[in-house]
Amino acid sequence: MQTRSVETRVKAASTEGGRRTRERILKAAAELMFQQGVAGTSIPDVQRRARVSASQIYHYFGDKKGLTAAVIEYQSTVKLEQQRPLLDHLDSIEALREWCERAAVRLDAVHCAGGCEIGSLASELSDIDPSARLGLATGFAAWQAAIESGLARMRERGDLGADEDVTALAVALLAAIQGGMLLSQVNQDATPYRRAVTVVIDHIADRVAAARASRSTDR
Amino acid sequence: MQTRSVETRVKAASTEGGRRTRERILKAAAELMFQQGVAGTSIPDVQRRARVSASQIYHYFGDKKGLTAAVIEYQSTVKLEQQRPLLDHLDSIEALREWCERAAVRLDAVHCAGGCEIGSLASELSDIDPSARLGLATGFAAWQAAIESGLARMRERGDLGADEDVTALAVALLAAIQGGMLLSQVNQDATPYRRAVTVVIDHIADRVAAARASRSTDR
DNA sequence: CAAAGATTGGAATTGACTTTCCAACTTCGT
DNA sequence: ACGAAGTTGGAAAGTCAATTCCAATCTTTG
Repeated sequence: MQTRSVETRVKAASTEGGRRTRERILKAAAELMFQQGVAGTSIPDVQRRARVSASQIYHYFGDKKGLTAAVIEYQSTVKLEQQRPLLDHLDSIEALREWCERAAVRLDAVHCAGGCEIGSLASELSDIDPSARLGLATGFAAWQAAIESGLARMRERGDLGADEDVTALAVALLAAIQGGMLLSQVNQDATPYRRAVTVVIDHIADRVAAARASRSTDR
Repeated sequence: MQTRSVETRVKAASTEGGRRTRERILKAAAELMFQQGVAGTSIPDVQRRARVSASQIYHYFGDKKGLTAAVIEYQSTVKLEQQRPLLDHLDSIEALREWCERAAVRLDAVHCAGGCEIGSLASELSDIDPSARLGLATGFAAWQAAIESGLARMRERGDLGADEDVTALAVALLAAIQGGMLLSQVNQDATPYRRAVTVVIDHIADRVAAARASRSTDR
């Protein structure tokens, strides 16, 4: 109902300039909401950053809730596509380590500010905006699926035992990433993140070793 | 400097009634900030919940930042003391599982609302309030220390190998708890939390088994 | 008990933010 | 080129939060 009324009010950009304006607003809002939180980001803030007037924001997004929803969608899709090449090949211990380390380097670069783009939004909005929560759940599900499918491939290949719960392992890695980033954010030091993901990946590596061992025993 | 000016303005309760009022405000603020976030909690909100007038809040806490700082301190201390009996005996796999499951039951009870009291504050404030970040880092450090000292005792006892990095294991467990709670909050289901902590504790259990095995080999 | 200090109520100030509105300006299809 | 639709600027309304202030009422203490 709310969604409907907003959607009715919103106009999709139909001209080239309009599309670029919309994009500019979205990017500015995403950056600001990431840095200062949703509540800490005002419409005037977005106006300044995107160099647009208030009417443009309301024209394209209806209201702040609509803008927030668009940012959630944006962060989910963009971040995912951005890592697609890596995400599609998370089917070895080395690939997992490489992928997690990539994120660690990014943390170092920004001095651990912000944590995870989606995680921050999730923590802030889950309890107060049901539709945002849903969007964020979808976003997380996509990451989980990427990890899980890599692990599933390892299992099919025999790197992992047939009885391994790849869902649990994927969730554990995702949780380590999120929790690790939070701890790193608070400590302004990427070490906690690195430790957390390393422990979980080590655990997966142990299971791989166990699978290998049991294979050689079978013969 | 900011801290000083605030502290100057704040009066410590010196009468019994004053102490109870202060406590009532603190508890109300803690609950509200946990449920709706710091930004989502207004002074009038706290007034209504604690049944006090604005002047009482400003009298005892100086300003909203001071109130927030007090809430951080409160959550850190209270939650810790509340679990002291369990925290002091995290020196076995069973104790770790029991402790984490205790939290899972609480998550079930509240339908996963709010996540972790400290984690939520951390995510919201780390990047925008340096002194809050510091307080939260201290809070987390206490939890980490509790886990770590339990693991260290296991190591001294020989349950864990002498070369185990108990710091890394403690951080990993803490991250699993935080990340797991976040995922559970978003999914409104404690399963992700349970999976994440189970995987990490299973990993620790594996190390215990490895230590036992190597001990029997030595003989 | 009386002065000093602590506590409280409630009004008033100030400022910011969300959202609406409308007039002006562009772009597009025909 | 012309009307319709898309886009933009900026003012303005309405709301609400943070904070200050002061007068009134308790408490403590000498």
